[in-house]
Amino acid sequence: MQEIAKIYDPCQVEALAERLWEEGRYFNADAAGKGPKGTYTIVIPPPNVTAALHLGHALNNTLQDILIRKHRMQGFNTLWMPGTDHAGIATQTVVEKRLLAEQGKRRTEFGREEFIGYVQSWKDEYEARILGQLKSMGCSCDWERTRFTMDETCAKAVRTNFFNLFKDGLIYRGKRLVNWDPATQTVLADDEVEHQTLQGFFWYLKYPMEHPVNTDGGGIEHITVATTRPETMLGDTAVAMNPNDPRAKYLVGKRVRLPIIGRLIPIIADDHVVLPDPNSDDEKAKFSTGFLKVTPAHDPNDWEIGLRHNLDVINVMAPDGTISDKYGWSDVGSDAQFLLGMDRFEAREAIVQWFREENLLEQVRDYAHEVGHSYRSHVPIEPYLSDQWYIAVKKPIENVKCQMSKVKCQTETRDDITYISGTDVPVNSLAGLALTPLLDGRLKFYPERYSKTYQTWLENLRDWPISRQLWWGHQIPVWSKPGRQKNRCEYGTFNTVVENEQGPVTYACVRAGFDELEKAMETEGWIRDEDVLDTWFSSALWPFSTLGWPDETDELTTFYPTQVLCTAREIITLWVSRMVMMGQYCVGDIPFSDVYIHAMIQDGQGRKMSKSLGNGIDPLVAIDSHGADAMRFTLASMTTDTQDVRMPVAPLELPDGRTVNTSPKFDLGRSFCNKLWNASRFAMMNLEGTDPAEFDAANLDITDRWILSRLARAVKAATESLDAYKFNEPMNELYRFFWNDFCDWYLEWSKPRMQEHGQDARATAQNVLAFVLDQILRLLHPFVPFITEGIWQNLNGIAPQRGLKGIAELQTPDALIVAPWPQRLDEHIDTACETQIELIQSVIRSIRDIRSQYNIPSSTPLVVSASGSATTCDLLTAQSGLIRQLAGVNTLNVAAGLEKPDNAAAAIVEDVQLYVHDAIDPDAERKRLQKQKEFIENGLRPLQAKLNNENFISRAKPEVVEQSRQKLRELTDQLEAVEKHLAELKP
RNA sequence: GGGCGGUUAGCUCAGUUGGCUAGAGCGCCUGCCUUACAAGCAGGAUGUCGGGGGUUCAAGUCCCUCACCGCCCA
Repeated sequence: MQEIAKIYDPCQVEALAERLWEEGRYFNADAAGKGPKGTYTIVIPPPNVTAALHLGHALNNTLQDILIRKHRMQGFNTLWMPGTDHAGIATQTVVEKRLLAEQGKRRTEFGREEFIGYVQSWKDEYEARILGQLKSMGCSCDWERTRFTMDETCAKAVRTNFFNLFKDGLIYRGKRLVNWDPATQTVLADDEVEHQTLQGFFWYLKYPMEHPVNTDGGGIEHITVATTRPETMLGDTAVAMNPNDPRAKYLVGKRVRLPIIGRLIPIIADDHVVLPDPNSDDEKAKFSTGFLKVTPAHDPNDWEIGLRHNLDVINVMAPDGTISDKYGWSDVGSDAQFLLGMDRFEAREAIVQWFREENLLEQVRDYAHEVGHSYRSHVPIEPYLSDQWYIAVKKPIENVKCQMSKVKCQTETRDDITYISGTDVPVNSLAGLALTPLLDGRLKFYPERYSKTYQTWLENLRDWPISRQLWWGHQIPVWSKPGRQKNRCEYGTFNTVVENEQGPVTYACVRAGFDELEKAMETEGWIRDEDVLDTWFSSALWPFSTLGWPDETDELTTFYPTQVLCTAREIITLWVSRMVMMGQYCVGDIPFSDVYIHAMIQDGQGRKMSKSLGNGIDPLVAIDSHGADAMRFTLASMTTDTQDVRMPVAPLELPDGRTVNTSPKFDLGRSFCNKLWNASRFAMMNLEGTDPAEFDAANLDITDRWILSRLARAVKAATESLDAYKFNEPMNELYRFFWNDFCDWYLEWSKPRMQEHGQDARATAQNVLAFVLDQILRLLHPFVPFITEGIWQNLNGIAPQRGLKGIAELQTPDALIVAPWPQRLDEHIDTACETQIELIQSVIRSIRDIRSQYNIPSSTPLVVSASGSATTCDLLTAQSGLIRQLAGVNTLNVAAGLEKPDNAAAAIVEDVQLYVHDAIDPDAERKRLQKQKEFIENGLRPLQAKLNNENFISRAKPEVVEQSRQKLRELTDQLEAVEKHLAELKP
């Protein structure tokens, strides 16, 4: 047998296993058929190509790999579909930053093609890094099928889906107030806006009345509006007040003259306006003057008011957030000229200053308020009027592909439309298609509580703006031409006509694969929309675009729907809901039945890991410092159902002097791997010549039966926990079983048996040892794939046959990755045997304790006497070898009713009186016995109280009462014995 | 403002339907290089289960309430 290293070297083993798996093509799924056990598919949440993977990705992908490897071992035709996401705005932003830093040039200084070229090379670089990271972590993805959200296959799916939606009337062009990011100059969906509390001001601006108004209380020359964004006053087209405001009867219908501009705007009545109340708890009422300036082009609420009162809409800003008269503002006038070209925040200052100088600034009050920020550029978003493409999410769809008959949730019908009960979501709308599977139980979240996030989101969903003013992404496949145009190609295009101020415009959506037609149309004056689609539009198709949809590929037939999606909670709404929506709409079925939401990794202080805080951990650093298996082990053992896990971060100095982050938490995994390595090494040193033919179940000794019983429990627990998406439970169970049962006890007890050459004992021990080690490797493989595969390879060389005749037949293939998952051994769970071993272990521990307390060197053999009940004595006599071996005892006398010898230390273990001879230290003895007495008394007190309580006797379950009585008897006996020993010690 | 988590040993966390004296790993103390493993072995110490109230024979566990930390949504 070749020498195996004493310390586990992850680097070497990882390389070996990686090569073995690649050569065996074990990660490759077979699209030809489902296979006898069926398929098991996971699509990876495609990492953004913006940056390398962080520890959150490591967790996410470790968990997926655990599920995948287990199912592969269970015999499923298993596919883990890998790939990356182009991440439109995010990637474009990082590339813009890089170009600005490296070349000092902005995006607009390049041509679109040239800029896309730079993004493309960024993508190539990061895609390679990301895939490399995944491979280093041991992810068993089907690399030959790797996809990218903008590759040809995915692009075809995007085009097809867009065309279908367009044709079904679910995509429309709308002028709306959108969340505008002036920095990246694109629209953002509601969920791309982050709300932050900012300390700002309420400015109180006085607007002069066109004509002073007389009221009962006197004349009104000004009204005062309060605003947090004074710059928007340039676009005011009304002042609103609550109709119940006592001043309303004098003022509504009158006009004010907008300062700086001179525009005359009406005072209108609208319920939206909050009545002022300085004593109110409601912030709005507290700060309100009762007058609300209305700027329909720059505020969503004002937009609604504008619609109700048919107000003018005046947009005073350019897309970059500067004040401009080129986007719908015509009455600038000479006084406002100085503001043109100013940034919105500069203009704010300038306008406040102007009001101050004109004595029209009534007051300024501090005000903390929520301001939406771009999740990418982090600048405050600007509500901005623009033309965008939308997906109608609550519009009933005529011919939905998925079977509505499957829908089992409660519905109600109003005006011929069937809604999900209690909502305004039609069952056959896109939102309905996503919501019904949750309500009727076909879609499940783990942990369950996240289904609420999903449900609430869909119930309150608004139409989805899908156009983005970016260059990096899927360009919208719509061409437009003024006038009412004929459909250019019956099959390839679909037209809609939109009427606007300049007359009708025809929008034609072109189906995928009609490149010639596109060119022909362009020569005829059709112009393609410059915008691209929201990244999530392509991500929404990911579970089936990767499988070749819309083509009816073998992959699609075989692997769709997938089984589980494993992701983080922040994209339940952004991504999960849209995949379900589109899976139903495009393919006719939900894309996965289970959604597993894992925790977010925070640093040791509970902060999100981030670049700016510098508290992130690079998975590759963890792999370098501790090994991939150690990282995986630690991550999996930390994975509970909680929302967050904390990972203390510690700096590590590299040989080259750089300081990088790692975490001492990975030590846990590293120690475990090292222990596994060494236990296996020891086992294999003793397995040479293992012959399954020599095994006879009749020869099993108590330790064999015990370890098989414990193994049976471990198999059961690991299998059941994993099926329920529990990850820390099987980790803890396997850790405990392997370390505390197998290493601490079974391996130790096996040592002398291994020395008995030519005996049954050796053959039995070898076979059981080989079998249990084999099973441990299989159970641990999904969690720590490299090291287990490495050991497996060695084990196959030493003991290739590892079944136990009459107990378990085993297939032992060339690679562990495809070895069958352990079959259940429930019938070998032997509680009686476990109880016996527990007693033996307790006896051993007690003797060791005495040895330790009395400072008896481990090299000194002990003489021990033990007495107890007849059954106990029989057991101790029969198994005295086990005790002698691990307690360092050379003579063990067992007999009922033995008296304590002189100079002996006494201990009580259950019903056993234990005497360690010639342990002379009365002080230590008294201390120990006194302590044990207290321990027993502490246990006795609540028991006596309970059993003296009438209510407990009569109301608690009888078995609980009986248990307590039993315990009381035991403790009473023990107390009596301890007191006796103490009394004898007195002189 | 609405919703969801969390608060258990010095640290990071388990703790199933309420039921034996609340556990693990790390760290700490003592003794060991015992021929697989010092990334190890043996033994040990460590808790007002965030505060308060309630339900119950019995509460870390169920209910109410307060406090603090965090996340999501508006």
